[in-house]
Amino acid sequence: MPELPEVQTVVDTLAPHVRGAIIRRAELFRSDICTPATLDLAQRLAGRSVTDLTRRGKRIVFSLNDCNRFYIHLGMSGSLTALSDDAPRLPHTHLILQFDRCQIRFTDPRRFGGIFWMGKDLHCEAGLGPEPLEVRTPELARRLGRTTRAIKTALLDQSILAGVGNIYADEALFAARIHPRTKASRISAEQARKLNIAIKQVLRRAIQHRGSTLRSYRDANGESGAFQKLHRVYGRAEQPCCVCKSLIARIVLGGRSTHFCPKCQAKALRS
DNA sequence: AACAGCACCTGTAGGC
DNA sequence: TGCCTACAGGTGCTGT
Repeated sequence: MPELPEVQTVVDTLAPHVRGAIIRRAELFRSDICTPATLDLAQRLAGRSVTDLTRRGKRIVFSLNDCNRFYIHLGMSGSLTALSDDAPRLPHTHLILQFDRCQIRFTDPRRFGGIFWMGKDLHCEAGLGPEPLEVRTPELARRLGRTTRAIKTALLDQSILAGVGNIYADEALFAARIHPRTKASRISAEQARKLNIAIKQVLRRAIQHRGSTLRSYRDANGESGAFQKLHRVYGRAEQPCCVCKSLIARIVLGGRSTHFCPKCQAKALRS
């Protein structure tokens, strides 16, 4: 569920609770949520302090004072929430970190997310492309140019660009007026420039609005996002386009539901 | 090698 | 009420 803006919002709201704080106790309720599953995570965390909390792509990276690091991926349904010790424990709570002033709980009903131990050597970079908010157009164009897949599918590939998901891919392609089925390798230099601007604008605005809450997403303080109110195509199938009043279309691309305006994002012939 | 398709898992919403 | 189906913000494996 969470894409870059939601993950960034979780990091921003979680950081004040954990940066510099000591993990007094850790409880892992199912070992298969952790990679490697054989790791004694609770023992490794107890007594350590969190020196930094950062985001890379959709990964939430915890740095510890013993130089070990791990990251949490929220998958589709994961959440990281700061709660008081006596808050009732929700079903599907997989990890609790006990700090002096609160508990941090990782909850994930669908279990597509997980906890990944990196130790001192592994990097959270593995398999990830550049950050969408930082990538420059020539590099984006080069990366997209290497695949013949549909541009929408390519934008969801985290090794091409790390952090964009289904909502923001659709929103960025609308903003750049590019048909989602366009082959990535056929994106022109001008389209790549527009797309890069569109991705950055959409992500920045979404972060300003603290992400999109469609159903379960909440930040670390339990607050919803508001950007879903500003979606122009995602989830708006059969509703009028805000620009031209044509009806927004919904198709399935790469197994993911895809929304676009057939008129504003008219497909170039033979692309 | 690259790509499409599906599997992973649970919850929810809507139709009957 | 209850049963069934479709769908959900992600990723990784499989077979072609």
